[in-house]
Amino acid sequence: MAPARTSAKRQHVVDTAYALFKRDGFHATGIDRIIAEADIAKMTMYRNFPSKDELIVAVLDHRARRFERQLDRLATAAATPGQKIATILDWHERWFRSADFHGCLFAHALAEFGDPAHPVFKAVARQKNGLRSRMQAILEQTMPPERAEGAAAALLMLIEGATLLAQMGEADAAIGNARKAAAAIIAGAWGRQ
Amino acid sequence: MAPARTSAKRQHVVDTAYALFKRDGFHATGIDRIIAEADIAKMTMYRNFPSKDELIVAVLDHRARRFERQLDRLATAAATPGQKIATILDWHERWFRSADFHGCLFAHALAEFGDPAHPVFKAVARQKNGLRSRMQAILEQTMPPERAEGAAAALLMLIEGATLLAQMGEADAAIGNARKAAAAIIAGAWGRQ
DNA sequence: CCGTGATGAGACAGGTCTGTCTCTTTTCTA
DNA sequence: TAGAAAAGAGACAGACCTGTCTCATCACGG
Repeated sequence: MAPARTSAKRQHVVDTAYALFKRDGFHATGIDRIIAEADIAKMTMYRNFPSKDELIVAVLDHRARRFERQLDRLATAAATPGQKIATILDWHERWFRSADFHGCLFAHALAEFGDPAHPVFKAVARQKNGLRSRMQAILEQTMPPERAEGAAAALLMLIEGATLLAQMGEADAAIGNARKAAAAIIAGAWGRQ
Repeated sequence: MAPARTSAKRQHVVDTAYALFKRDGFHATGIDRIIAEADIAKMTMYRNFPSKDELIVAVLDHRARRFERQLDRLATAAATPGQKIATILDWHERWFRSADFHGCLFAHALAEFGDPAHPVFKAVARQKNGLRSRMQAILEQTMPPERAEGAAAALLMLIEGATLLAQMGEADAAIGNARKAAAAIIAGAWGRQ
């Protein structure tokens, strides 16, 4: 049988690598650590992923899909656009307070792979633009597209900054003030376009 | 003579390491690369800095001091609190558009050194809290302290997010929308405390 | 039941990492 | 100008890095 694009072993490697990358970073986590933790042979890893870089991209893409699925599910329960944005902040609040929160893996990837041509950089851009597009689509239900575009960018910046503050140990203040600032951004007091 | 705490050689190492850390990251930049680029002997480096970690902290602290000095200078030219906040955004706009902008070195350090007990982590927290305190002090001239605290946190999050977006190649949109959102946050539409 | 593909186990190459050590040379100052 | 401090040069240790290779073993489907 041709190697399935998503086998159980492959997924196990992704999950293990995710936990290690999240805790220790990308360059600081060696292949040997990953295969030891996953309890697999080195060749099993290299047969599924041609290189460490491609494993990193696979981990990021997997987390991005999971994130999108979770937001999709939360959004269905929300009625108004304002509530939909609130569910996104709810998601982040729970995340900030989760036991092994270590900041945003995508932001960390950007820090370690700053070359815009690098596949890891592109994977990060995909995820961030996905979240911005999602919020922009929500906001366009209550405001003109040009304003929605700017507000979505502002909300994305706010969320990214809140994640950084949360990693610095101020999860409560970060999410509380982010909620208030988000309300200010959406509700108006927005200068002429 | 006892080794000066700030010799010319030492500063040269800090400057060279800064350029390399900024471009390639901390773990990805080896000591050998630093001493080759700085054109110094390895022992000169290790006589000034007991370890790579302490060099990183020295680089971060040096940049933080430089940042504070530049903001101090800009603030003197600004009359009102609103203008003082604007000069901080001006500084970031110029930074985003500078030739070798690679994102925030402090955010990158946080990504690679996520342990709150690590000296590098603490150096990052110092810098971010310094910027927040600066903005809070400015805002307290126009609003009650509790509101100034929340608004300063919101502005800090906005700036951090704008820096991340700028690194993703959207410097113009980031700074423009950050300015508008900052105005919305300061001007009001701020929920009951 | 047999063969084919996935996996395990581990040696191996070639390089890089941080940090230490020694010895020589330069530089500065008293 | 003599002596001390600083710096250069580079070998060295011991560990770790990514990625390749070989060979034995296992599972499973025709």
